[in-house]
Amino acid sequence: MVLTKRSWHLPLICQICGDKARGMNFEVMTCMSCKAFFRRHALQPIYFLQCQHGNNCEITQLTRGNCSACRLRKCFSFGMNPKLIRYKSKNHHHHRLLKNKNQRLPKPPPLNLLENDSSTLTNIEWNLLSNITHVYDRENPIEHAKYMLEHQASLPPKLRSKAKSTLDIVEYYYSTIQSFLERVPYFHDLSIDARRALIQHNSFTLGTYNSLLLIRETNAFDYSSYNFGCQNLYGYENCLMTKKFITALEQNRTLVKIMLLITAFSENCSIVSLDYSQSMTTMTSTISLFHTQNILVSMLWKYLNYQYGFLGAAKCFHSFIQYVLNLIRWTARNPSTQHSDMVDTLIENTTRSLTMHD
Amino acid sequence: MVLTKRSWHLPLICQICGDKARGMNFEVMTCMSCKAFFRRHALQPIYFLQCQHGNNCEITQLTRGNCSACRLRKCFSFGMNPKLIRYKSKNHHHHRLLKNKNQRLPKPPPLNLLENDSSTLTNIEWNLLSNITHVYDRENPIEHAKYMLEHQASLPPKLRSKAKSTLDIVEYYYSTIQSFLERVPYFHDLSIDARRALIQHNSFTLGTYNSLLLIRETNAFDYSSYNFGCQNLYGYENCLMTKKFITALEQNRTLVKIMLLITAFSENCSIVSLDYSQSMTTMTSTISLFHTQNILVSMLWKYLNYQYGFLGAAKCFHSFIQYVLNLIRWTARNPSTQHSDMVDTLIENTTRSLTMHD
DNA sequence: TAATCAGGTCACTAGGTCAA
DNA sequence: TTGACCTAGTGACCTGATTA
Ligand SMILES: [Zn+2]
Ligand SMILES: [Zn+2]
Ligand SMILES: [Zn+2]
Ligand SMILES: [Zn+2]
Repeated sequence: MVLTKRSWHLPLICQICGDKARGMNFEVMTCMSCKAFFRRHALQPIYFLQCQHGNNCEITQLTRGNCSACRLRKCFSFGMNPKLIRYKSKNHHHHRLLKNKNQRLPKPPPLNLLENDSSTLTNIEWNLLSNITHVYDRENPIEHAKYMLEHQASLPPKLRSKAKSTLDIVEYYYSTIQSFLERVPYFHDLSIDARRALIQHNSFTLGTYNSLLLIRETNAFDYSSYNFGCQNLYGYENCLMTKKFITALEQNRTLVKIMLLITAFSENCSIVSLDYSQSMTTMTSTISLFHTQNILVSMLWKYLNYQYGFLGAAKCFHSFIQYVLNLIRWTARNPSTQHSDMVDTLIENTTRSLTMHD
Repeated sequence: MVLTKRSWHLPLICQICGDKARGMNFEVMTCMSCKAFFRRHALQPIYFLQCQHGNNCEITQLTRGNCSACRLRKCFSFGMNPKLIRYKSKNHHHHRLLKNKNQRLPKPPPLNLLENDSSTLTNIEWNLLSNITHVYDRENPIEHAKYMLEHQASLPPKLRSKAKSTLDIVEYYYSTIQSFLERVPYFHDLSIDARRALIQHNSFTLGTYNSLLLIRETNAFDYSSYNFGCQNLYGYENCLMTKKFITALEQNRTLVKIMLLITAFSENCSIVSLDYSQSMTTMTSTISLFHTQNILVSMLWKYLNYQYGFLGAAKCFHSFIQYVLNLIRWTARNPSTQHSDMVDTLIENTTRSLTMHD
């Protein structure tokens, strides 16, 4: 293992809970219990575990048993790698997950929203908000994207200037959406058909939206390799437009993540169309798309209200809708064959992956 | 070493998992871990390693630990040579396995008998014949299939009666064809296009043909679990037809293997059509399909002549053609969606695998 | 004598187990 | 569900035989 050497330098202390550690587990120095814990829970959708205390529980040797949600979040944030979990005993594992799902699904009722104070976020909504951002950050997409940019910049000129090296990064931007949707609350409550429809209709816009966030957060255009790569791939005009979109992108990252999710749950990316009636017939999920949208938009509105006051919220909400509409219009123009081929393949894969295991 | 030169041209990338390689190991460019893996497992009977996920696991640096069965299969399919393993090890484990294997699979071909008769098989043809049968037996498909049947029978009733448990076995019957073609003489001399065309057109018939052989040799229908599984999967009528086909199947196993190969090299499974001219244009291989077919049919004919005399050979050859034609007609009816889905996936994989590495 | 490629070695870490 | 303990498989590194 490459990491063997690193383990020599590290103290034998669990990075997660501070207990005594005996070695690296899933790429992080952890104790036996955190290792087992991660193995058991990392592949479950994160919303199976809900924190009851505000998503910032301290995790120590003594308290690690108190909140699984925060423990798992800490595992991920320290870089424990779920890809190293092998899928051996398929049947038992999957069966158990399925059971868990059925048991837990009715349990967290996120719908008691408009209870007492209709203008502020309920505890449940705070949790939802927190979950969404954590799911997005789960695999550290920003760090990963930075790494890829560094990697590209370090390639020999021949390889660096290949379209593929840029396309790989863009593909990663888009693929992040899949792992986001995989674990985000509500998505798996939709029917398979609904999921498929959403992925097929919204992936292009969603991926672009997400790309804009990641490009901004990683300052991707400061890497000349990426900058020139994009100009070759998409043309100068499109790059300019991308930069304009980035300038106009909402500054608050948390907000962008919520908006990503709302966009994901929008019918054909047309959240302004209020006519859900016709398409509702095709949705057979128990928790309907419409309902989910309502929950999310309520949460967003309250959050905006809380952050910026009524007028600021209204303004922000308005510009969010404007932004998405502009994005849809722009992405509809399909700048590059290579790009749309890549996205098409990705959409296929995502569809397969997110409409399968149930 | 003769192979040293080859290693100069090859990139230092493991052919099995894509990890960094440092040289040739067992005649293939592999990493350290795949080398060690092959040394440890190649001499075991293959049924010691069971794939849990359909015998087509992807093997990468990250996933190579997930499925030993598929990893080993990939090692063999890329030509890693178990004969280069010297068993100096004191490890009695390996010794025992080796003995078992030698007992089970008498290696010296029993065919080097009658040589100097001009109207019968030449030395080269005897070797070819011997090669074909040994390639077929290479991974002990019959033993493996028996093992899978035993395994199914030993499952708890709930799992045993699942369609999947039967489909897994049938899938194995079909998948054997891939490893057969992978190593059989002449196949890799064809152009990639020719290979692709053959796989796409002939796999359904070939797989069925092979299934019939394996079902007979393993007495699969004597396992009630398999018997009922098939009736559920394909219906009573189709099972009855399968049994009829098995009754009519050529008794001589060696003959069936040759016929399998001839079928594999037939254009769209139509060996009776003598009009190769039109399709020849698409075949760009140096050794043409037509030529290969000629060699194989000559060999078959001589072998039949040698075994059964002229009249017997004629009769047998005729019934072989009849048999394949009936098979084609029957398999064209697509008994079950699950089945054809499974085969389609398999054909995809086989195509990818057999048209890639050259 | 260096390069290559066999086998050997053992720290490491995955999954499994079972009592609590 | 947890976590202490176990075991088997893995792979980075080593050794030695063979060869050009
Ligand atoms: Zn710990
Ligand atoms: Zn918590
Ligand atoms: Zn490898
Ligand atoms: Zn496998």
